[in-house]
Amino acid sequence: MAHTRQEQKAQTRQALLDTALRLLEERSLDSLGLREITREVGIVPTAFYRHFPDVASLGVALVEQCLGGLRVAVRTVRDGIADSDAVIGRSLEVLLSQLHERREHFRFIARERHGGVAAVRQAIREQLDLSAADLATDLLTQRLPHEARLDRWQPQDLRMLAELIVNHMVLTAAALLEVPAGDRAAESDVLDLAERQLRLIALGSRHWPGP
Amino acid sequence: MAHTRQEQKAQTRQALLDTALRLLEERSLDSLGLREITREVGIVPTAFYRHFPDVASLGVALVEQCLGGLRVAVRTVRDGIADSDAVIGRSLEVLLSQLHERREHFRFIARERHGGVAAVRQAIREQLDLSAADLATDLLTQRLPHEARLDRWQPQDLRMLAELIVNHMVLTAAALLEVPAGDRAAESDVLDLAERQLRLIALGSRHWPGP
DNA sequence: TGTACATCAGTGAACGCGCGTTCACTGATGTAC
DNA sequence: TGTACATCAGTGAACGCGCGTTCACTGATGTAC
Repeated sequence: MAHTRQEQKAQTRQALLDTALRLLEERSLDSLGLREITREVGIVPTAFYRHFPDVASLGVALVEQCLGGLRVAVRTVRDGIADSDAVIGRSLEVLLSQLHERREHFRFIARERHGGVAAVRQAIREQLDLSAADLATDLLTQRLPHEARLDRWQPQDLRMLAELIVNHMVLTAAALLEVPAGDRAAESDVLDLAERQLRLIALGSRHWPGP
Repeated sequence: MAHTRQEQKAQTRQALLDTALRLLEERSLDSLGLREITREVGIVPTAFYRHFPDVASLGVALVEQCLGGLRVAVRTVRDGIADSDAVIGRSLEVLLSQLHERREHFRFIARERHGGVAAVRQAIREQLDLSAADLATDLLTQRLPHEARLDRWQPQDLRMLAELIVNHMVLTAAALLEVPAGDRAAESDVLDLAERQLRLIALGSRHWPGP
């Protein structure tokens, strides 16, 4: 139980964020009303302004919470990895488990990445850029795939690869979210496709920059 | 001038579609109101129902018009192509020229692909699947990249490659749409990144299925 | 060709409803002494 | 420790407005004979 004023406030703020995220399951941010959110949280509409100036700002805060958390989670991929084929399988495992744990987060990011609110699009772009930078660092230290001498790559090529992989991950997550609940066959079709695409990318990296 | 009843009706319907697309420049479909559209078109709100049962259905019609047209346009890529590096450059040229010609179409597709309207998401998925099938056929007949023996590939691998390329194109288009108008430097950064990613994919294809 | 009737795209009034934002307020928590 | 005052998260009434949908309608276009 929070008792201090600032703890109470933080709690209400978090309730607004969580509730908004839940309401966004089958809607997009720019159709979400301030009154809907406060109604669900159980406060009066005008109290919203104690926390955010408008719904778009709440959206920006949501981005930071979703992708900040995700970046932390994704770092678990780099624990205990052997060779490049193993890392692909392990990455998809982590993606899948994170997806089940944070469905609403992935959906929000995929939906609003190109959505109707410019400030939110920009926040997502920034956070994904940070994720790609993280991944680029990881790729260097992990030497994935191990045949490729990523440490000899041009920095912008490394970045290019990291962005390709991040984009692939976001699209794979979005595709998995469209799979009807419980349809294991459809789910493994998507995973199988994603795996082959990652293998092709890894194969390209191994021969980069080519002839 | 259209004079028959069905010509008049088709004209109004097209005005509804065009106007909706224009209004969607900085909004998403599920925040777009029926009354906004009809107001802009210059007809009374209730006349909308003569053409569509609701805004979501208009969205589905919009998908078919955007991506149907795009598939036709994209076929121009396969005209007069030499080797695999040339095809990459040529593809990006076509993408860029199409983007300038049909900005609103690309924006709509990128925005609503993962947007809040399930029927529209499904329509986009179907149309992009058809585009990927088209591309797979083209890849076979063009033998791109020419060193790869794509005709010996498993059909599902060919499809996998085609989907990877289609996704890459959609993301590149979306990234170009975020470039501030007239910023040639930022635009060529995006194009340069996209080109290197396509080259990496082509390189992976050349060595598929790998060791 | 002319007439009588059918069709149906677009009209206009009306409905109940939820929206975002303003404003003055309350009362529990926090602070100064 | 006790008292007087400040802060500020949440309240509640009020506002003007645009929404989607219903319904009966109009009148130009189309069709049958």
